Amino acid sequence: MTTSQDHPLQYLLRQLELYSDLPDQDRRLVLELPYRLRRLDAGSYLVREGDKPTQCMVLASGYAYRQKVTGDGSRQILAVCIPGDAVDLQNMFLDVSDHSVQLLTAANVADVSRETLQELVLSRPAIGTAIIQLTLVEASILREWVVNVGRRDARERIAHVLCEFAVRLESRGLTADHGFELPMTQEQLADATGLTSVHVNRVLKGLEADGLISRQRRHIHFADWRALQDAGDFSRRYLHISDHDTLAQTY
Amino acid sequence: MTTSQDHPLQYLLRQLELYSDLPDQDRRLVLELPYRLRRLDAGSYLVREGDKPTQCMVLASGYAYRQKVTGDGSRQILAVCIPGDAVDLQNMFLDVSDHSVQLLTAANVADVSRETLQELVLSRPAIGTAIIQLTLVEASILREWVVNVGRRDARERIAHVLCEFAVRLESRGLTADHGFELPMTQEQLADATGLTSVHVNRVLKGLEADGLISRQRRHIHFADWRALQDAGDFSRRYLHISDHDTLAQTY
DNA sequence: CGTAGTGTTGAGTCAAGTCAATGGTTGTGG
DNA sequence: CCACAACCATTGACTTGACTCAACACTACG
Repeated sequence: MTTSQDHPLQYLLRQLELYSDLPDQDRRLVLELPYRLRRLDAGSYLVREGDKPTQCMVLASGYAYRQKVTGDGSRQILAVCIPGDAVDLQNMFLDVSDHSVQLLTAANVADVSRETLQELVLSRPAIGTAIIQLTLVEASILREWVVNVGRRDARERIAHVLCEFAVRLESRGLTADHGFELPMTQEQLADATGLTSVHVNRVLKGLEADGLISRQRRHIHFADWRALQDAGDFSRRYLHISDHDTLAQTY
Repeated sequence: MTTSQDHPLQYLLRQLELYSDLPDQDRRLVLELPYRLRRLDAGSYLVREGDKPTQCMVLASGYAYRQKVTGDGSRQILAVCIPGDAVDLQNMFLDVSDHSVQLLTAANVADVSRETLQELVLSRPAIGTAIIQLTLVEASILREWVVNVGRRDARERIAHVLCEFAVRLESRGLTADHGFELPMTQEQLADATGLTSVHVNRVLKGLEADGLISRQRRHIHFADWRALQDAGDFSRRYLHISDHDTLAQTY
Protein backbone atom coordinates (compact mmCIF):
# COMPACT_ATOMS: atom_id res chain seq x y z
CA MET A 1 0.00 0.00 0.00
CA THR A 2 2.90 2.32 0.56
CA THR A 3 5.31 0.97 -1.98
CA SER A 4 7.15 3.98 -3.28
CA GLN A 5 6.26 2.81 -6.75
CA ASP A 6 2.50 3.09 -6.55
CA HIS A 7 1.88 5.19 -3.49
CA PRO A 8 -1.29 7.22 -4.09
CA LEU A 9 0.46 10.41 -3.05
CA GLN A 10 3.60 9.89 -5.10
CA TYR A 11 2.51 12.26 -7.87
CA LEU A 12 1.59 14.87 -5.29
CA LEU A 13 5.07 14.66 -3.85
CA ARG A 14 6.53 14.93 -7.30
CA GLN A 15 4.46 18.02 -7.96
CA LEU A 16 5.50 19.60 -4.67
CA GLU A 17 9.13 19.06 -5.57
CA LEU A 18 8.73 20.58 -9.03
CA TYR A 19 9.42 24.03 -7.70
CA SER A 20 11.82 23.37 -4.85
CA ASP A 21 13.34 20.32 -3.21
CA LEU A 22 12.03 19.07 0.10
CA PRO A 23 14.19 17.85 2.97
CA ASP A 24 13.97 14.08 3.47
CA GLN A 25 11.98 14.51 6.61
CA ASP A 26 9.32 16.60 4.89
CA ARG A 27 9.20 14.16 2.04
CA ARG A 28 8.51 11.43 4.52
CA LEU A 29 5.85 13.48 6.28
CA VAL A 30 3.99 13.90 3.00
CA LEU A 31 4.10 10.22 2.11
CA GLU A 32 3.05 9.31 5.62
CA LEU A 33 -0.04 11.49 5.54
CA PRO A 34 -3.01 9.40 6.54
CA TYR A 35 -5.46 9.07 3.68
CA ARG A 36 -8.51 7.19 2.57
CA LEU A 37 -8.58 5.91 -0.99
CA ARG A 38 -11.78 5.86 -3.05
CA ARG A 39 -12.54 4.57 -6.52
CA LEU A 40 -15.00 6.83 -8.33
CA ASP A 41 -16.72 6.75 -11.72
CA ALA A 42 -16.37 9.27 -14.49
CA GLY A 43 -18.74 12.17 -13.96
CA SER A 44 -18.68 12.00 -10.15
CA TYR A 45 -18.52 15.33 -8.39
CA LEU A 46 -15.52 15.77 -6.09
CA VAL A 47 -16.59 19.22 -4.96
CA ARG A 48 -19.71 21.26 -5.58
CA GLU A 49 -19.83 25.03 -5.60
CA GLY A 50 -21.07 26.11 -2.19
CA ASP A 51 -19.75 23.04 -0.36
CA LYS A 52 -17.93 23.37 2.95
CA PRO A 53 -15.35 20.66 2.55
CA THR A 54 -13.55 18.93 5.39
CA GLN A 55 -11.29 16.75 3.28
CA CYS A 56 -8.62 17.71 0.82
CA MET A 57 -8.66 15.38 -2.17
CA VAL A 58 -5.70 14.33 -4.25
CA LEU A 59 -6.08 12.66 -7.64
CA ALA A 60 -4.06 9.45 -7.37
CA SER A 61 -5.05 8.48 -10.90
CA GLY A 62 -7.46 9.77 -13.53
CA TYR A 63 -8.49 13.22 -14.69
CA ALA A 64 -10.89 15.86 -13.46
CA TYR A 65 -11.90 19.40 -14.29
CA ARG A 66 -12.92 22.52 -12.43
CA GLN A 67 -16.03 24.23 -13.71
CA LYS A 68 -18.53 26.98 -13.09
CA VAL A 69 -21.99 27.37 -14.55
CA THR A 70 -23.48 30.73 -15.46
CA GLY A 71 -26.98 31.94 -14.75
CA ASP A 72 -28.23 30.94 -18.18
CA GLY A 73 -26.81 27.45 -17.79
CA SER A 74 -23.69 27.49 -19.92
CA ARG A 75 -20.59 25.96 -18.49
CA GLN A 76 -17.00 27.15 -18.37
CA ILE A 77 -14.21 24.72 -17.61
CA LEU A 78 -11.51 26.46 -15.60
CA ALA A 79 -8.78 23.89 -15.28
CA VAL A 80 -8.04 20.27 -15.97
CA CYS A 81 -6.60 18.32 -13.07
CA ILE A 82 -4.15 15.55 -13.86
CA PRO A 83 -2.85 12.78 -11.60
CA GLY A 84 -1.09 14.22 -8.58
CA ASP A 85 -3.10 17.43 -8.49
CA ALA A 86 -4.51 18.41 -5.16
CA VAL A 87 -8.08 19.13 -6.06
CA ASP A 88 -8.82 21.58 -3.31
CA LEU A 89 -5.92 23.50 -2.08
CA GLN A 90 -8.55 26.20 -2.59
CA ASN A 91 -10.72 24.81 0.06
CA MET A 92 -7.94 24.06 2.46
CA PHE A 93 -7.85 27.67 3.62
CA LEU A 94 -11.23 28.96 2.49
CA ASP A 95 -14.49 27.79 3.96
CA VAL A 96 -16.82 27.67 0.99
CA SER A 97 -15.94 26.30 -2.42
CA ASP A 98 -16.42 28.80 -5.25
CA HIS A 99 -16.51 26.23 -8.05
CA SER A 100 -17.20 22.58 -8.72
CA VAL A 101 -14.83 19.75 -9.57
CA GLN A 102 -16.01 16.79 -11.58
CA LEU A 103 -14.23 13.65 -12.75
CA LEU A 104 -13.43 13.40 -16.43
CA THR A 105 -12.55 9.71 -16.14
CA ALA A 106 -12.86 7.03 -13.52
CA ALA A 107 -10.27 7.79 -10.86
CA ASN A 108 -8.67 6.92 -7.57
CA VAL A 109 -9.01 9.74 -5.12
CA ALA A 110 -7.09 10.04 -1.85
CA ASP A 111 -8.83 12.00 0.88
CA VAL A 112 -6.56 13.75 3.35
CA SER A 113 -7.82 15.55 6.40
CA ARG A 114 -7.95 19.27 5.95
CA GLU A 115 -6.60 19.98 9.42
CA THR A 116 -3.68 17.60 9.09
CA LEU A 117 -2.61 19.16 5.84
CA GLN A 118 -3.09 22.70 7.13
CA GLU A 119 -0.90 21.95 10.06
CA LEU A 120 1.80 20.48 7.89
CA VAL A 121 1.77 23.55 5.66
CA LEU A 122 2.01 25.96 8.56
CA SER A 123 4.59 24.08 10.58
CA ARG A 124 7.01 22.89 7.88
CA PRO A 125 8.40 25.87 5.98
CA ALA A 126 9.55 23.81 3.00
CA ILE A 127 6.13 22.26 2.60
CA GLY A 128 4.47 25.62 3.12
CA THR A 129 6.65 27.12 0.43
CA ALA A 130 5.90 24.26 -1.95
CA ILE A 131 2.15 24.53 -1.44
CA ILE A 132 2.21 28.29 -1.94
CA GLN A 133 4.20 27.83 -5.10
CA LEU A 134 1.69 25.29 -6.34
CA THR A 135 -1.12 27.72 -5.67
CA LEU A 136 0.72 30.51 -7.43
CA VAL A 137 1.39 28.38 -10.49
CA GLU A 138 -2.25 27.48 -10.63
CA ALA A 139 -3.07 31.19 -10.59
CA SER A 140 -0.55 31.76 -13.35
CA ILE A 141 -2.26 29.14 -15.48
CA LEU A 142 -5.58 30.83 -14.82
CA ARG A 143 -4.14 34.12 -16.02
CA GLU A 144 -3.03 32.45 -19.20
CA TRP A 145 -6.53 31.04 -19.63
CA VAL A 146 -8.01 34.50 -19.32
CA VAL A 147 -5.70 35.61 -22.10
CA ASN A 148 -6.54 32.53 -24.15
CA VAL A 149 -10.26 33.01 -23.94
CA GLY A 150 -10.16 36.81 -24.02
CA ARG A 151 -7.71 37.59 -26.76
CA ARG A 152 -7.09 34.62 -28.99
CA ASP A 153 -9.16 33.29 -31.87
CA ALA A 154 -10.53 29.76 -31.96
CA ARG A 155 -7.60 28.13 -33.69
CA GLU A 156 -5.10 29.72 -31.31
CA ARG A 157 -7.17 28.72 -28.29
CA ILE A 158 -7.35 25.07 -29.23
CA ALA A 159 -3.70 24.87 -30.19
CA HIS A 160 -2.75 26.55 -26.94
CA VAL A 161 -4.76 24.20 -24.78
CA LEU A 162 -3.25 21.19 -26.54
CA CYS A 163 0.27 22.50 -25.96
CA GLU A 164 -0.38 23.27 -22.31
CA PHE A 165 -1.83 19.86 -21.71
CA ALA A 166 1.11 18.11 -23.34
CA VAL A 167 3.71 20.01 -21.34
CA ARG A 168 1.92 19.55 -18.04
CA LEU A 169 1.54 15.84 -18.64
CA GLU A 170 5.18 15.54 -19.52
CA SER A 171 6.31 17.39 -16.42
CA ARG A 172 4.49 14.74 -14.45
CA GLY A 173 6.03 11.94 -16.50
CA LEU A 174 2.75 10.92 -18.09
CA THR A 175 3.22 11.30 -21.83
CA ALA A 176 3.75 8.92 -24.64
CA ASP A 177 6.11 10.43 -27.14
CA HIS A 178 4.78 13.35 -29.10
CA GLY A 179 1.18 12.70 -28.37
CA PHE A 180 -1.33 11.90 -25.69
CA GLU A 181 -4.80 10.60 -25.04
CA LEU A 182 -7.07 13.62 -24.72
CA PRO A 183 -9.42 12.67 -21.90
CA MET A 184 -12.21 15.02 -22.97
CA THR A 185 -14.97 15.25 -25.52
CA GLN A 186 -15.06 18.05 -28.04
CA GLU A 187 -17.89 19.57 -26.08
CA GLN A 188 -15.71 19.72 -22.97
CA LEU A 189 -12.89 21.17 -25.00
CA ALA A 190 -15.38 23.79 -26.16
CA ASP A 191 -16.33 24.60 -22.59
CA ALA A 192 -12.66 25.00 -21.73
CA THR A 193 -12.02 27.43 -24.57
CA GLY A 194 -15.24 29.42 -24.61
CA LEU A 195 -16.33 27.99 -27.95
CA THR A 196 -19.03 25.60 -29.19
CA SER A 197 -18.44 21.93 -29.87
CA VAL A 198 -19.30 22.40 -33.53
CA HIS A 199 -16.62 25.00 -33.91
CA VAL A 200 -14.07 22.98 -31.97
CA ASN A 201 -14.64 20.16 -34.39
CA ARG A 202 -13.99 22.40 -37.37
CA VAL A 203 -10.84 23.81 -35.80
CA LEU A 204 -9.46 20.38 -34.95
CA LYS A 205 -10.03 19.25 -38.51
CA GLY A 206 -8.32 22.42 -39.67
CA LEU A 207 -5.26 21.75 -37.52
CA GLU A 208 -5.19 18.23 -38.87
CA ALA A 209 -5.61 19.35 -42.48
CA ASP A 210 -2.69 21.74 -42.02
CA GLY A 211 -0.49 18.95 -40.73
CA LEU A 212 -0.02 20.27 -37.18
CA ILE A 213 -1.63 17.30 -35.51
CA SER A 214 -3.10 13.95 -36.43
CA ARG A 215 -5.88 12.20 -34.59
CA GLN A 216 -7.46 8.82 -34.12
CA ARG A 217 -10.36 8.73 -31.73
CA ARG A 218 -9.20 10.89 -28.85
CA HIS A 219 -5.53 10.34 -29.35
CA ILE A 220 -3.69 13.47 -30.43
CA HIS A 221 -0.36 13.13 -32.16
CA PHE A 222 1.85 16.17 -32.65
CA ALA A 223 2.79 16.01 -36.29
CA ASP A 224 4.52 19.39 -36.08
CA TRP A 225 5.09 20.45 -32.49
CA ARG A 226 6.93 23.64 -33.38
CA ALA A 227 4.16 24.80 -35.69
CA LEU A 228 1.49 23.93 -33.14
CA GLN A 229 3.20 26.07 -30.52
CA ASP A 230 3.34 28.94 -32.96
CA ALA A 231 -0.30 28.48 -33.91
CA GLY A 232 -1.23 28.60 -30.24
CA ASP A 233 1.04 31.50 -29.27
CA PHE A 234 2.35 29.10 -26.68
CA SER A 235 5.32 29.68 -24.41
CA ARG A 236 5.85 27.49 -21.40
CA ARG A 237 7.07 30.26 -19.16
CA TYR A 238 3.75 30.67 -17.37
CA LEU A 239 3.88 27.04 -16.23
CA HIS A 240 6.99 27.85 -14.19
CA ILE A 241 8.52 24.48 -14.99
CA SER A 242 12.25 24.84 -15.16
CA ASP A 243 13.76 23.01 -18.11
CA HIS A 244 15.67 20.43 -16.14
CA ASP A 245 12.48 19.35 -14.41
CA THR A 246 11.05 17.76 -17.47
CA LEU A 247 12.00 14.18 -18.07
CA ALA A 248 12.80 13.36 -21.61
CA GLN A 249 12.55 17.00 -22.58
CA THR A 250 10.55 15.88 -25.56
CA TYR A 251 9.03 19.29 -26.09
CA MET B 1 4.80 58.67 8.91
CA THR B 2 3.51 55.77 10.90
CA THR B 3 0.31 57.26 12.23
CA SER B 4 -2.17 54.41 12.22
CA GLN B 5 -4.44 56.70 10.23
CA ASP B 6 -2.32 57.01 7.11
CA HIS B 7 0.19 54.24 7.44
CA PRO B 8 1.09 53.04 3.95
CA LEU B 9 0.48 49.44 4.92
CA GLN B 10 -2.83 50.01 6.66
CA TYR B 11 -4.91 48.81 3.73
CA LEU B 12 -2.72 45.74 3.40
CA LEU B 13 -3.38 44.91 7.02
CA ARG B 14 -7.06 45.47 6.49
CA GLN B 15 -7.01 43.11 3.55
CA LEU B 16 -5.12 40.46 5.50
CA GLU B 17 -7.73 40.61 8.20
CA LEU B 18 -10.62 40.29 5.77
CA TYR B 19 -10.49 36.53 5.94
CA SER B 20 -9.30 35.90 9.48
CA ASP B 21 -8.27 38.00 12.45
CA LEU B 22 -4.62 38.40 13.33
CA PRO B 23 -3.21 38.33 16.85
CA ASP B 24 -2.06 41.75 18.05
CA GLN B 25 1.54 40.74 17.77
CA ASP B 26 1.21 39.75 14.14
CA ARG B 27 -0.68 42.92 13.40
CA ARG B 28 2.22 44.86 14.84
CA LEU B 29 4.75 42.85 12.88
CA VAL B 30 2.98 43.75 9.65
CA LEU B 31 2.80 47.45 10.42
CA GLU B 32 6.44 47.44 11.50
CA LEU B 33 7.65 45.92 8.26
CA PRO B 34 10.45 48.09 6.94
CA TYR B 35 9.46 49.66 3.65
CA ARG B 36 10.51 52.28 1.17
CA LEU B 37 7.82 54.55 -0.21
CA ARG B 38 7.85 55.74 -3.82
CA ARG B 39 5.62 58.12 -5.71
CA LEU B 40 5.07 56.95 -9.29
CA ASP B 41 3.23 58.34 -12.31
CA ALA B 42 0.34 56.76 -14.12
CA GLY B 43 1.57 54.27 -16.67
CA SER B 44 4.71 53.28 -14.75
CA TYR B 45 5.52 49.61 -14.78
CA LEU B 46 5.73 48.00 -11.35
CA VAL B 47 6.66 44.61 -12.74
CA ARG B 48 7.50 43.40 -16.21
CA GLU B 49 6.93 39.89 -17.46
CA GLY B 50 10.23 38.06 -17.17
CA ASP B 51 11.54 40.17 -14.27
CA LYS B 52 13.23 38.55 -11.29
CA PRO B 53 11.95 40.77 -8.53
CA THR B 54 13.58 41.23 -5.17
CA GLN B 55 10.99 43.55 -3.66
CA CYS B 56 7.36 42.94 -2.92
CA MET B 57 5.31 46.03 -3.69
CA VAL B 58 2.16 47.14 -1.94
CA LEU B 59 -0.15 49.79 -3.38
CA ALA B 60 -0.48 52.38 -0.63
CA SER B 61 -2.70 54.53 -2.84
CA GLY B 62 -3.77 54.50 -6.46
CA TYR B 63 -4.75 51.78 -8.92
CA ALA B 64 -2.87 49.34 -11.10
CA TYR B 65 -3.60 46.43 -13.40
CA ARG B 66 -2.04 43.12 -14.29
CA GLN B 67 -1.70 42.42 -17.96
CA LYS B 68 -0.30 40.10 -20.56
CA VAL B 69 0.32 40.75 -24.22
CA THR B 70 -0.18 38.10 -26.91
CA GLY B 71 2.12 37.35 -29.80
CA ASP B 72 0.11 39.52 -32.17
CA GLY B 73 0.25 42.46 -29.79
CA SER B 74 -3.21 42.52 -28.26
CA ARG B 75 -3.46 43.02 -24.56
CA GLN B 76 -5.49 41.26 -21.89
CA ILE B 77 -5.97 42.84 -18.50
CA LEU B 78 -6.07 40.15 -15.83
CA ALA B 79 -6.86 42.00 -12.66
CA VAL B 80 -7.24 45.49 -11.28
CA CYS B 81 -5.29 46.22 -8.11
CA ILE B 82 -6.80 48.64 -5.64
CA PRO B 83 -5.18 50.35 -2.65
CA GLY B 84 -3.87 47.77 -0.18
CA ASP B 85 -3.26 45.07 -2.76
CA ALA B 86 0.09 43.39 -2.62
CA VAL B 87 1.17 43.58 -6.21
CA ASP B 88 3.43 40.61 -6.24
CA LEU B 89 2.56 37.92 -3.85
CA GLN B 90 3.08 35.99 -7.07
CA ASN B 91 6.69 36.86 -7.18
CA MET B 92 7.29 36.38 -3.50
CA PHE B 93 7.59 32.62 -3.97
CA LEU B 94 8.27 32.32 -7.69
CA ASP B 95 11.43 33.53 -9.29
CA VAL B 96 10.29 34.92 -12.60
CA SER B 97 7.22 37.08 -13.11
CA ASP B 98 4.74 35.68 -15.60
CA HIS B 99 2.90 38.93 -16.25
CA SER B 100 3.32 42.69 -16.04
CA VAL B 101 1.82 45.18 -13.65
CA GLN B 102 1.28 48.78 -14.69
CA LEU B 103 -0.11 51.77 -12.84
CA LEU B 104 -3.54 52.98 -13.86
CA THR B 105 -3.16 56.21 -11.90
CA ALA B 106 -0.38 57.99 -10.07
CA ALA B 107 0.29 56.02 -6.90
CA ASN B 108 2.29 55.60 -3.73
CA VAL B 109 4.01 52.27 -3.70
CA ALA B 110 5.61 50.68 -0.64
CA ASP B 111 8.48 48.32 -1.34
CA VAL B 112 8.99 45.56 1.17
CA SER B 113 11.89 43.17 1.04
CA ARG B 114 10.98 39.83 -0.42
CA GLU B 115 12.99 37.90 2.16
CA THR B 116 11.53 39.73 5.13
CA LEU B 117 8.02 39.07 3.98
CA GLN B 118 8.75 35.44 3.13
CA GLU B 119 10.09 34.88 6.56
CA LEU B 120 7.09 36.48 8.20
CA VAL B 121 4.77 34.27 6.16
CA LEU B 122 6.62 31.09 7.03
CA SER B 123 7.19 31.83 10.70
CA ARG B 124 3.88 33.34 11.75
CA PRO B 125 1.05 30.89 11.10
CA ALA B 126 -1.69 33.52 11.24
CA ILE B 127 0.09 35.68 8.69
CA GLY B 128 0.85 32.64 6.56
CA THR B 129 -2.80 31.69 6.62
CA ALA B 130 -3.87 35.20 5.71
CA ILE B 131 -1.47 35.42 2.79
CA ILE B 132 -2.53 32.04 1.46
CA GLN B 133 -6.16 33.08 1.73
CA LEU B 134 -5.40 36.26 -0.17
CA THR B 135 -3.72 34.26 -2.89
CA LEU B 136 -6.64 31.86 -3.07
CA VAL B 137 -9.18 34.65 -3.34
CA GLU B 138 -7.17 36.17 -6.15
CA ALA B 139 -7.31 32.81 -7.90
CA SER B 140 -11.05 32.67 -7.34
CA ILE B 141 -11.43 36.07 -8.98
CA LEU B 142 -9.37 34.84 -11.90
CA ARG B 143 -11.69 31.86 -12.28
CA GLU B 144 -14.64 34.19 -12.40
CA TRP B 145 -12.86 36.24 -15.06
CA VAL B 146 -12.37 33.14 -17.17
CA VAL B 147 -16.11 32.56 -16.94
CA ASN B 148 -16.82 36.20 -17.69
CA VAL B 149 -14.71 36.30 -20.80
CA GLY B 150 -15.46 32.75 -21.91
CA ARG B 151 -19.17 32.42 -21.44
CA ARG B 152 -20.87 35.78 -21.10
CA ASP B 153 -21.88 38.24 -23.80
CA ALA B 154 -20.63 41.80 -23.92
CA ARG B 155 -23.38 43.35 -21.82
CA GLU B 156 -23.03 40.74 -19.11
CA ARG B 157 -19.26 41.11 -19.06
CA ILE B 158 -19.33 44.85 -18.56
CA ALA B 159 -22.07 44.73 -15.97
CA HIS B 160 -20.19 42.01 -14.11
CA VAL B 161 -16.92 43.91 -14.02
CA LEU B 162 -18.68 47.01 -12.72
CA CYS B 163 -20.33 45.02 -9.94
CA GLU B 164 -17.11 43.32 -8.94
CA PHE B 165 -15.27 46.57 -8.81
CA ALA B 166 -17.89 48.22 -6.65
CA VAL B 167 -17.98 45.39 -4.13
CA ARG B 168 -14.23 45.12 -3.89
CA LEU B 169 -13.87 48.84 -3.35
CA GLU B 170 -16.52 48.79 -0.69
CA SER B 171 -14.88 45.92 1.17
CA ARG B 172 -11.83 48.12 1.42
CA GLY B 173 -13.90 51.10 2.54
CA LEU B 174 -13.27 53.10 -0.59
CA THR B 175 -16.67 53.76 -2.14
CA ALA B 176 -18.87 56.73 -2.34
CA ASP B 177 -22.47 55.65 -2.03
CA HIS B 178 -23.88 53.76 -4.97
CA GLY B 179 -21.20 54.77 -7.37
CA PHE B 180 -17.50 55.13 -7.93
CA GLU B 181 -14.86 56.72 -10.07
CA LEU B 182 -13.87 54.20 -12.69
CA PRO B 183 -10.11 54.61 -12.99
CA MET B 184 -9.87 53.21 -16.51
CA THR B 185 -10.51 54.22 -20.07
CA GLN B 186 -13.01 52.37 -22.20
CA GLU B 187 -10.12 50.84 -24.05
CA GLN B 188 -8.74 49.41 -20.82
CA LEU B 189 -12.20 48.17 -19.91
CA ALA B 190 -12.22 46.46 -23.30
CA ASP B 191 -8.90 44.80 -22.61
CA ALA B 192 -10.26 43.56 -19.30
CA THR B 193 -13.35 42.03 -20.87
CA GLY B 194 -11.95 40.71 -24.12
CA LEU B 195 -13.87 43.25 -26.22
CA THR B 196 -13.02 46.31 -28.29
CA SER B 197 -13.31 49.86 -27.03
CA VAL B 198 -15.94 50.64 -29.64
CA HIS B 199 -18.14 47.87 -28.41
CA VAL B 200 -17.58 48.76 -24.77
CA ASN B 201 -18.81 52.22 -25.56
CA ARG B 202 -21.99 50.89 -27.13
CA VAL B 203 -22.64 48.58 -24.20
CA LEU B 204 -22.12 51.33 -21.63
CA LYS B 205 -24.57 53.53 -23.49
CA GLY B 206 -26.97 50.63 -23.57
CA LEU B 207 -26.75 50.09 -19.82
CA GLU B 208 -27.32 53.80 -19.36
CA ALA B 209 -30.25 53.88 -21.77
CA ASP B 210 -31.85 51.02 -19.87
CA GLY B 211 -31.52 52.89 -16.61
CA LEU B 212 -29.08 50.51 -14.91
CA ILE B 213 -26.32 53.07 -14.53
CA SER B 214 -25.72 56.75 -15.16
CA ARG B 215 -22.41 58.31 -16.05
CA GLN B 216 -20.60 61.59 -16.10
CA ARG B 217 -17.04 61.43 -17.31
CA ARG B 218 -15.66 58.35 -15.62
CA HIS B 219 -17.98 58.41 -12.67
CA ILE B 220 -20.39 55.48 -12.61
CA HIS B 221 -23.57 55.76 -10.59
CA PHE B 222 -25.67 52.69 -9.93
CA ALA B 223 -29.15 53.77 -10.87
CA ASP B 224 -30.47 50.24 -10.37
CA TRP B 225 -28.00 48.09 -8.50
CA ARG B 226 -30.27 45.05 -8.36
CA ALA B 227 -30.87 45.11 -12.12
CA LEU B 228 -27.17 45.61 -12.82
CA GLN B 229 -26.28 42.54 -10.79
CA ASP B 230 -28.85 40.55 -12.72
CA ALA B 231 -27.59 41.88 -16.03
CA GLY B 232 -24.08 40.82 -15.07
CA ASP B 233 -25.00 37.42 -13.61
CA PHE B 234 -23.16 38.68 -10.55
CA SER B 235 -22.98 36.96 -7.21
CA ARG B 236 -20.43 38.03 -4.65
CA ARG B 237 -19.72 34.55 -3.41
CA TYR B 238 -16.52 34.18 -5.39
CA LEU B 239 -15.02 37.22 -3.66
CA HIS B 240 -15.17 35.32 -0.35
CA ILE B 241 -16.07 38.47 1.55
CA SER B 242 -18.30 37.54 4.43
CA ASP B 243 -21.24 39.87 4.83
CA HIS B 244 -20.24 41.39 8.12
CA ASP B 245 -16.91 42.43 6.66
CA THR B 246 -18.38 45.10 4.46
CA LEU B 247 -18.78 48.46 6.03
CA ALA B 248 -22.03 50.14 5.26
CA GLN B 249 -23.29 47.04 3.47
CA THR B 250 -24.49 49.33 0.74
CA TYR B 251 -24.63 46.56 -1.78
C1' DC C 1 -5.00 77.54 -29.34
C1' DG C 2 -3.05 73.41 -30.98
C1' DT C 3 -2.26 68.69 -29.85
C1' DA C 4 -3.11 64.32 -27.99
C1' DG C 5 -5.86 61.29 -25.78
C1' DT C 6 -10.60 59.80 -25.17
C1' DG C 7 -15.33 59.09 -26.26
C1' DT C 8 -19.12 58.58 -29.76
C1' DT C 9 -21.37 57.14 -33.93
C1' DG C 10 -22.37 54.88 -38.46
C1' DA C 11 -21.72 51.40 -42.18
C1' DG C 12 -20.03 47.19 -43.68
C1' DT C 13 -17.68 42.53 -42.65
C1' DC C 14 -16.58 38.25 -40.57
C1' DA C 15 -15.60 34.72 -37.05
C1' DA C 16 -18.13 32.02 -34.48
C1' DG C 17 -22.74 30.60 -33.18
C1' DT C 18 -27.26 28.15 -34.12
C1' DC C 19 -30.05 24.69 -35.98
C1' DA C 20 -30.51 20.44 -37.87
C1' DA C 21 -29.37 16.17 -39.93
C1' DT C 22 -26.20 12.20 -40.60
C1' DG C 23 -22.54 8.84 -39.23
C1' DG C 24 -19.65 6.15 -35.99
C1' DT C 25 -18.58 3.74 -31.85
C1' DT C 26 -19.43 1.47 -27.62
C1' DG C 27 -21.94 -1.05 -24.58
C1' DT C 28 -25.83 -3.76 -23.15
C1' DG C 29 -29.38 -6.90 -23.00
C1' DG C 30 -32.18 -10.20 -25.37
C1' DC D 1 -24.43 -12.62 -32.22
C1' DC D 2 -27.49 -8.96 -33.34
C1' DA D 3 -30.30 -4.85 -32.41
C1' DC D 4 -31.01 -1.00 -30.05
C1' DA D 5 -29.79 3.01 -27.37
C1' DA D 6 -26.82 6.54 -26.01
C1' DC D 7 -23.30 9.38 -26.81
C1' DC D 8 -20.10 11.61 -29.62
C1' DA D 9 -18.19 13.40 -34.03
C1' DT D 10 -19.01 15.49 -38.42
C1' DT D 11 -21.01 18.37 -41.92
C1' DG D 12 -23.92 21.93 -44.24
C1' DA D 13 -26.84 26.11 -44.44
C1' DC D 14 -27.98 30.14 -42.30
C1' DT D 15 -27.69 33.91 -38.60
C1' DT D 16 -25.61 37.19 -35.58
C1' DG D 17 -22.84 39.54 -32.03
C1' DA D 18 -18.88 41.74 -32.06
C1' DC D 19 -15.09 43.63 -34.93
C1' DT D 20 -13.09 46.90 -38.33
C1' DC D 21 -12.58 51.10 -40.42
C1' DA D 22 -13.31 55.72 -40.46
C1' DA D 23 -14.95 60.05 -39.21
C1' DC D 24 -16.05 63.41 -35.83
C1' DA D 25 -16.64 65.51 -30.96
C1' DC D 26 -15.09 66.57 -26.46
C1' DT D 27 -11.75 67.61 -22.78
C1' DA D 28 -7.49 68.64 -20.66
C1' DC D 29 -3.25 70.66 -20.65
C1' DG D 30 1.08 72.89 -21.89
